[in-house]
Amino acid sequence: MPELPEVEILVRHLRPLIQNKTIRGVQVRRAKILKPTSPAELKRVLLGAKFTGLSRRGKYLLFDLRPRGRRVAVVVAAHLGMTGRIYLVRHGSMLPKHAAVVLNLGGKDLIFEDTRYFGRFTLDTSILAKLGPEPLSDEFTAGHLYEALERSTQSIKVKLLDQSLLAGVGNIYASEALFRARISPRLAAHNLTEDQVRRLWRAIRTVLAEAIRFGSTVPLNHGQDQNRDGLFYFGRAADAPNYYEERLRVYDCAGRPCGRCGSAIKRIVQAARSTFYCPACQRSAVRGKSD
DNA sequence: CACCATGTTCCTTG
DNA sequence: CCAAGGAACATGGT
Repeated sequence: MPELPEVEILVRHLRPLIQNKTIRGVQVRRAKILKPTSPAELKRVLLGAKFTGLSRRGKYLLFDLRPRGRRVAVVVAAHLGMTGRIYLVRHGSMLPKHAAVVLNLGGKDLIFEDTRYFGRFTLDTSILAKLGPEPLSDEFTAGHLYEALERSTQSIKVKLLDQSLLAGVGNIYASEALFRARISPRLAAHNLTEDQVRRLWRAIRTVLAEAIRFGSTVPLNHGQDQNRDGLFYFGRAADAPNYYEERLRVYDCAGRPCGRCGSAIKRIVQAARSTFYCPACQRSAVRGKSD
């Protein structure tokens, strides 16, 4: 579920639901998620605190809180990792197997669930300083991208996953953006022409903006458990329509015909992760190499 | 049993 | 010191 568009949709969904709610209970069921914050510290800061805002930076959710009896605001930075979810249930509902953190908000419980426990829910916000620009902001320009790619010999696909280059693109939208820009994922970053960089810059923004627009039409509370709210189905739930996958043009589409030219979409592995692309539409600029 | 999975960090190698 | 590649983290689905 978690790349920039999914996190953005989640933030928009959650914001009005938690605004001004006071935390009456904090339950930490998997301390690893808080690192380097300790469960005791989290409880000390969050008990009695009130949610004052919710925003996003890259793939992070930023919960603004005003602790009880204190002026200074605090921020909880949450990252969903691969399998993280955040949603509200009726207070006292049966907890899912992998609930890592549960906040009692009175009538509702805010659940941070994460099957693989790669996510984060922490008071440590130092990681945010290392993030590159927001891809959809004015700060992120084609010039910025060109300069960042200029001296890198890494393949462009792998480079797009670097959160210090730009924040929020993950494995799915990296493939999607390169397809849209018609650039081979194997091309070394410093070999992109100015025109290609410009196309890629535009493609990144279009792909992310489209995903957000699309995500805003998807109901967040479908799925099996009526009790739940804010579930964002990314995977292939048997009982839920595959909104997301139908819309992706290359990701997880190996063997299927390219929507532009009809060639079979190919899967390759780069930096131990799958990349999907159309070998006909996304030709490498390196002569002699057939993609 | 094998391989795959939306992510990040740490370690090794060059 | 830097860049790049790979393993590790942990659990589940196919």
